Amino acid sequence: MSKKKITIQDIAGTASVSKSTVSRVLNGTTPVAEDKRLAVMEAMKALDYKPNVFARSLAGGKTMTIGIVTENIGSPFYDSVTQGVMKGLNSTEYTPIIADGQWQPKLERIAISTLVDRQVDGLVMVGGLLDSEALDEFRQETPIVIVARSLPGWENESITIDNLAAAKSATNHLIENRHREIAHIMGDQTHQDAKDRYQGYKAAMREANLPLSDHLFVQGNFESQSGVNAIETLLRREKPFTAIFAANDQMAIGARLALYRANIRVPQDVSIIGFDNQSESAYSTPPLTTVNQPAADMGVAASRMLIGKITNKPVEIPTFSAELILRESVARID
Amino acid sequence: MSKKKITIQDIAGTASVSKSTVSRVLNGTTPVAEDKRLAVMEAMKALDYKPNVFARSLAGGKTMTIGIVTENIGSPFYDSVTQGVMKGLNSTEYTPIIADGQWQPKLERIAISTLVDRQVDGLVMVGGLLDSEALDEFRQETPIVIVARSLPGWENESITIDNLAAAKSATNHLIENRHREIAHIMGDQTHQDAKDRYQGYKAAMREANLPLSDHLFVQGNFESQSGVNAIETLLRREKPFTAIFAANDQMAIGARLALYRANIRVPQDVSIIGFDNQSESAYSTPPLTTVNQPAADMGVAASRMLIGKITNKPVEIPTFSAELILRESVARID
DNA sequence: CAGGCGTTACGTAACGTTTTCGCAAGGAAT
DNA sequence: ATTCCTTGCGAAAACGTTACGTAACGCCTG
Repeated sequence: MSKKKITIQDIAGTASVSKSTVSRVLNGTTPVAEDKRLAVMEAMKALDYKPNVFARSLAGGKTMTIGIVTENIGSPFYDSVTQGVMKGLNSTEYTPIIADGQWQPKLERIAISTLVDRQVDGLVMVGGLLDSEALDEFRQETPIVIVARSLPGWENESITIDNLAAAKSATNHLIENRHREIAHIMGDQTHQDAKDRYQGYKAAMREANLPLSDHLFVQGNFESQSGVNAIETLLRREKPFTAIFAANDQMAIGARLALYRANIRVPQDVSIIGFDNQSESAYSTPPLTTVNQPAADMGVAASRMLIGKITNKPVEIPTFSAELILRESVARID
Repeated sequence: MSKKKITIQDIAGTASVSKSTVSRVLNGTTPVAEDKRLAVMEAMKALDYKPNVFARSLAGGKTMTIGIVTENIGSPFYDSVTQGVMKGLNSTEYTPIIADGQWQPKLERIAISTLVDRQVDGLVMVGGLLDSEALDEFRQETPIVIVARSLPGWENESITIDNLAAAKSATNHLIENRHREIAHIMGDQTHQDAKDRYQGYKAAMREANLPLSDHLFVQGNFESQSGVNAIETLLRREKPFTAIFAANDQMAIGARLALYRANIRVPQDVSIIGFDNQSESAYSTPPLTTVNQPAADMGVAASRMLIGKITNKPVEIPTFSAELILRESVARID
């Protein structure tokens, strides 16, 4: 459609003012006489003027872009968080640019560098592995907010839930249903979340005076297959268990499949509870009882928090809490 | 760390050459004497020089960014495709910037505009709804490639599989297992893919001389819940069916849940076949027989194709074909 | 030996903004 | 009436690159 790129100069011409004035009405930095302002506005509309993002960034220093660092292993939970971040940015002037860390510290570092080189105005980390010092280094260049990961020293720039408490209440739900031999499929222990959930599980067991036997723990890695393997391990141990608390839904669903293959009914023989409430869990057979993390909302909050930091405006951030979603994978023992 | 931004000028200084020469070794546009080239390289290393992306874009016209238009309804299949596109970009100099159309033509248009205003060097549409003419308009501004959607007139700039053939072979698999009353849960008919899969189903039935009764079709919308509803509808009709071909895995899984609730066994009483092979499907109970679309690979191919168009270099693009993944949700009738 | 032609390097003009500076014009204060 | 602030606006200088035109040099050609 538009033959030539039309610039601020062109509209300055047709509105017969100077470039500077046009820039001023554009940014509202200095008051401009009403008639000129209108003339400018009109010219902009008439010529369908679109400011050149790059010239603007070069001259002004702000790029109106936000970097998002993801860990693209295709985990539904983190995907939801990422989408939340983008959704939060949608109503703003900022555009997201994404780089992927793939849960590898080295790549994560490169991802952040790429983004910083692109002079993003801010950075949101969706999960991540880099330690506090590594991030501090980048923090000097640009504001950073972390979501879906708890990192000591970053309490004021991160959005998380209390994983320990949530895991505890999930375990308690099992205990209230009279389960005593409750197995736990642990997540990758390099993630703080996994550790917290494990601690929450132990706390609940301890408070209920239930034994914390070694044969009830199985190491998983947050992926479905590790849930399958976990059940196979558990079965091989030949120690009784009536319930399973998995550190995320993917492993819970893997576990459910392994039980199906072993001809063990859920929930009649064994109950399962997951974590994350990823959307597929509502449609498993039976629908999975799980702990809901408001993933998308957390993402939105993260973007708001970041923009607050960039613009130096205070933003009130809600505290997020996990919530037990009761479905059909837990049965009461009698 | 770095106090000041160091520019091409600085390194020109320490290498005692002119800015232009530095730019030349940077871009390799014109040969440069070996000694100077080395001096420049050394200076760049020493000062840890990072070119300013924005100045570069302003002066040179190319922004080294690729726009990705997604339809963020959180569908695992499209998510995989998007991740594939980003993965393909990973090994290049290009950085992805994302905007979301949310399966709404109006928003999709805005998304594309945002990206075009940001002067992306090219655009990848992951799915999408806008018609050919609307896209043609944008195509004048920037190269566009479409992935996971077949659009007439765009055969040379899109990556898809033959949905009709794939659906036909899925249906045939059911027929070969002696099913005769095969129901079809249709996808949203505004998507060409859904239409093609429907046609493929019909073709298979016709060729096998099986009746195409109205009571075997149910309209869905690609989401899990519509799979649940579809089964309820089917059951209410009280006409026999022994197998279901769902237009995607999400609906297949919804259907499986509804059957579970109705105490109908899968696959003993009713067989199910899905479409997409989203990762969760391997862990459903029973694991779902489905049609695999190489989503991530298609995404990678799309990014390659786009970069080929941008740089005017021919790229050979593999043709992608669907493949039936045999798992445990289909039983033979005897 | 002059003229022509590559090759290699440099200076400088864009690129489209924002921002600093300074200068008028006008009103208030002395 | 003179001086002194405002207020509104234009000119011009950044911002960090790339690209274009051109000059210097050495070498080949006639």
